[in-house]
Amino acid sequence: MEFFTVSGLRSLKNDTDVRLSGWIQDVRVTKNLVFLIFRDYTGLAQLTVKRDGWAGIDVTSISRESAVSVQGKYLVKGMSKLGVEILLSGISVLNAAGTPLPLAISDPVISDVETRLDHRSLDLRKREVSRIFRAKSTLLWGIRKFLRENGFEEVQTPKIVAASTEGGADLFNVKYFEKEAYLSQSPQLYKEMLVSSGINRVFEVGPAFRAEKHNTVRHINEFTSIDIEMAFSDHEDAMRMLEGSVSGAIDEVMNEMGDELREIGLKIPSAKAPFPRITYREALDYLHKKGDAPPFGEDFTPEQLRSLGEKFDGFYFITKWPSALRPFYTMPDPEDPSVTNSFDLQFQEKEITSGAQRVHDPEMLLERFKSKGLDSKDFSFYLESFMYGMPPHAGWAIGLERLCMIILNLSNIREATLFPRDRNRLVP
RNA sequence: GCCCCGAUAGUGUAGCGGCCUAUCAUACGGGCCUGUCGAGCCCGUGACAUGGGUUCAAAUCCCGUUCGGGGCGCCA
Repeated sequence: MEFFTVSGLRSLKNDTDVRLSGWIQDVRVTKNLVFLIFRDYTGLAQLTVKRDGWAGIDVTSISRESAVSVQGKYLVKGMSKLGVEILLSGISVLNAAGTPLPLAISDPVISDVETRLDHRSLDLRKREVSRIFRAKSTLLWGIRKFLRENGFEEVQTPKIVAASTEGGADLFNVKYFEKEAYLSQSPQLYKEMLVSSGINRVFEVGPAFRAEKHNTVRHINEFTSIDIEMAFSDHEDAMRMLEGSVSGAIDEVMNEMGDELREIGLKIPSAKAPFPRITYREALDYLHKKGDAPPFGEDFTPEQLRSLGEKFDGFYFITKWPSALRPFYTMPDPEDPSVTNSFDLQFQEKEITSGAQRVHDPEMLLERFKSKGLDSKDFSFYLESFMYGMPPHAGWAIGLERLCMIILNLSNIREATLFPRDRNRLVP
C-alpha cells in the first residue's frame, strides 16, 4: 500500500487503498458514522468511519491535532464538501495532542499575533500561516535562481565581527573569549573585500542583527538580509540586478503558487522592469507642491513617503540621495557631490532595499571616514583591500521578510518571520 | 526614547465605582440528536496582568511596573 498526500489523491481510481500521515483536525460524530477531518501539509480530507463495519479503536476519543497514520479506500465520488473522502480501514494515533489547545487552529475565533507567536509551532499548522513560509522560500529561490544565472556566487561571511559597519546603528555585544565583539549588522565590508579578491559577483543570504529599540510592525532585531556586490559595475548595473531579482522572485511565486494565491483572493504586485525612478531632489520638489517636504539632506517622514507612494503605485526607485543620509562607503555623484550614486527601492510607502555604487578609491574612502567621524584605524582590515587594485563596484541589500510582507500584503513583519526577535521577544 | 490607547476563563470578548457569587462566543468535559461538513440542542468546568493607593465599597478611579496595539523618532 502506497503512502500518499491529500493533494496526490485526486488522480487515483475509486477504491484505491491508500495510506496517509498527518493530523486530525476535527472529529464529528453521528449515529452510524464518525467523520474525521484529516490534514497533512498539502490539504484536508474527510475520513469516514462506519461504526458497525469497523472494529478499530474508538475514533471519537481522538483529540484534535493528534498525529496519526491512517489507511483506507479513496472514494472518487465522496459526499464530503471537502472534496476528498476516504473510507477508513485503519488508524493509529502516533501521538495524542493535549487539550485544550493553547491556540485556535480550526475554531472561528482569531487569536492575537502575540498568542500565535507564543505557540508558533501550532500556529504554523494553519494552512494560511504555513503558506506564508512556502511563499517566502519560493521568493528566495527565485532570487537565487536569477542571481546564479547572472554569474553571482553565493558566499558566507562572519556574523561575529570586531567593528561596526559604519558606527551608526546599535550593535549587539558578544563576549568573544577575552575580546569584545559584535553581531554583524551587515555583510557590507566583507562582500566588498570579496569583490576586491576577484570574485566578480557575490551574494549572501544571512541574518543581520540590529540592536535598535524600535517597536514597529516593519522592524525586527534579527532579519534575513539578501546582499549582493558586483565588480566593475555602478549603481545602474546594481539597479538592473535588483529589478531582475524582485521580478524573478515574483515570477517564481506566481509559477509555483499562483493558483492558490488567486484562490484566496490575494493580488500579487506586478514587477515589470524597469521600475519608475525619481531622484531625491525631484521627490523633494514633488512634496513641496504637496505642501510638506523635508529640507534638503533630511530623510522623508512616513507621511511624506505615503504621499510619494500615492504617485507611484507599486515598486519604484528613489535615487541620488544626499551624502549626509548615506554611509561612508557610498560613492558621491561625480557631477553633483552633494548627492550620491545611491538608490532605495520602495513599494508604495515602504522601503525594501537600499544600494549604491561604492567608493573604490582609498583616498576618497579615508576622506569619507573623516567626514563621518569614524576612525579609519578600526577599519584597517577593510582598507587594505582598497590598496591593491579595488575595482569599481556596486551592490544592495534587501530584507527578505520585508519583501515577503509586501508581496503577500501582510500587516506585520512578524508574520513573515518564523520565530521573530523583537524588542521584547526572545522566545520561542 | 516620546505621545496616545489597551491588558477579564485555553482562545477571542462584554462589563468601566455597589445591580459582578463577571457577559457572550469558541475550546474543553458530560448528555441528547444526527452522512456530518463553521453540525445542532441541553448541562457543566473555567478569568478581572502585577505592585501600591483612593473609597464604607474597585474588574471599574489614581500612580508605578511588565507586556501588547497605534503613531512618531531612532535606524545600511
